[in-house]
Amino acid sequence: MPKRTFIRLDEDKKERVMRAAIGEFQARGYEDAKIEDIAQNAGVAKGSIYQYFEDKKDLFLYSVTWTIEYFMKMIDRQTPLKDMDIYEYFLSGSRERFEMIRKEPLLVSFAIDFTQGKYGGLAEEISRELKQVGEQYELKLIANGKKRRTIRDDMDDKLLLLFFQGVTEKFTMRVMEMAKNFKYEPTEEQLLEMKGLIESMVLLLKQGMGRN
Amino acid sequence: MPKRTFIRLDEDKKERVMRAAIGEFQARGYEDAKIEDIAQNAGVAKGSIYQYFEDKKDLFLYSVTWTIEYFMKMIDRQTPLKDMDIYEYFLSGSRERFEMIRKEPLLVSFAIDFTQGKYGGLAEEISRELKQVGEQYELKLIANGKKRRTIRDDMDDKLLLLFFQGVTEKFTMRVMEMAKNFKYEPTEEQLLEMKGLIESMVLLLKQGMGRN
DNA sequence: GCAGATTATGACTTCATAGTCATATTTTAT
DNA sequence: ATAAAATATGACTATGAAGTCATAATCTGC
Repeated sequence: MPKRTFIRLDEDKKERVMRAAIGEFQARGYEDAKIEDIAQNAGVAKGSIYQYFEDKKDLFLYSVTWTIEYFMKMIDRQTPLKDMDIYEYFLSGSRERFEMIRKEPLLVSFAIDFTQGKYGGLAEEISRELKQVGEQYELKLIANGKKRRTIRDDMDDKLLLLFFQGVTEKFTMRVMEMAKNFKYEPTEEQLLEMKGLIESMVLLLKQGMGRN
Repeated sequence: MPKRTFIRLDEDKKERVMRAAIGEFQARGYEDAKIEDIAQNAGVAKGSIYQYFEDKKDLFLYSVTWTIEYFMKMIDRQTPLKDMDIYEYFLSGSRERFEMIRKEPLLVSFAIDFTQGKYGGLAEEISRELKQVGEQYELKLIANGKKRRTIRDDMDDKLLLLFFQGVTEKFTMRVMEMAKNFKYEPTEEQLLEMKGLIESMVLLLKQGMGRN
């Protein structure tokens, strides 16, 4: 947890510090990240970082928390997260992610890294929670889909989830790569390609998990 | 590259050193791995490690190479790797991986970590090559599947590959977790569960990518 | 415009470990 | 059996980054 001093800082400085930290951790990994560099990039002195946080680990953990909270706010504003069909969920999720990657590539990269356990045990606890929230929701969608007869009911929910998550995760990575390529505004053509990709994937999902 | 001294060592010592190194890197990550501990676990002095390798990085890179070569030997011995159907490929691949995880959990964990880029840029070059070999083969299976009419031909090969890989990777992780749980001989029941899981997954794949 | 509180700073200390090297031990060749 | 070559060892050095702290600058309320 950050110290009182950090909490009372004005938003602008807080954000500068957090983005500098996240950028450093994302680029170099926890061990290689240098507090000195983070301070430099945030435009403060190294000593200040230690007025804000207990130690390096504290700073790292708060970087994770900060990122999660950032996305929480984003998502709250966008999706109503009501009871959707799982295919809609994939569709809107993919689009949402695509937008986020374009707007906040750093935060998305960082989130993917800690979700996938790239920082060893460090971020495990916090990110496991996050994962489970998503998972719970997806399981609900699957159960509802079965009732609604849009999902085959001859298979275990857990297995269907595995299938769905596998496709989703890999696909997210793909979308990330594409988004990186067109740094600025994507062309009409690229947007169409993206759209086609997403829709084809939905088709594959539907075909696989759906009741045919 | 290891020094001449290391290459001339007897197999037993070489293996002890490599397994100690891999164990350390896998458990603690590159930066946190301590040469002293590796030496200790291999039953040699710290100085000896530096008679064998240029530096820490050299040792790490060779750990990756050694692991890849180990699996190459394994796989060569098992699968004929002829022209299979992609569903058979998934099936036999899953079983093969299951066996490997039980036999060499450490090496598999390590391989998964560096394949997924957990060591930052360090292992990137070597492991990208490995990935591409697999990918090339899988693309061939997809192309053949289309000809043979076991795979739908209304979709891009790359997209089908993405779909296939997503499912496969996530599934491998799941299998890993299960294999960890029954450390010793799996019970009859557990083996059946495993078998069921694999077969259900094949069904989902077939349904999704297949020509229906 | 002053005093007390808060925040900022970077030179300095501490600490851990990568990497060295002089010496000891073992192996090989004759 | 002996000398030369190869290998092993761990105390020692060098390095670099985390974390400290005394002091300076800034802010806040009166």
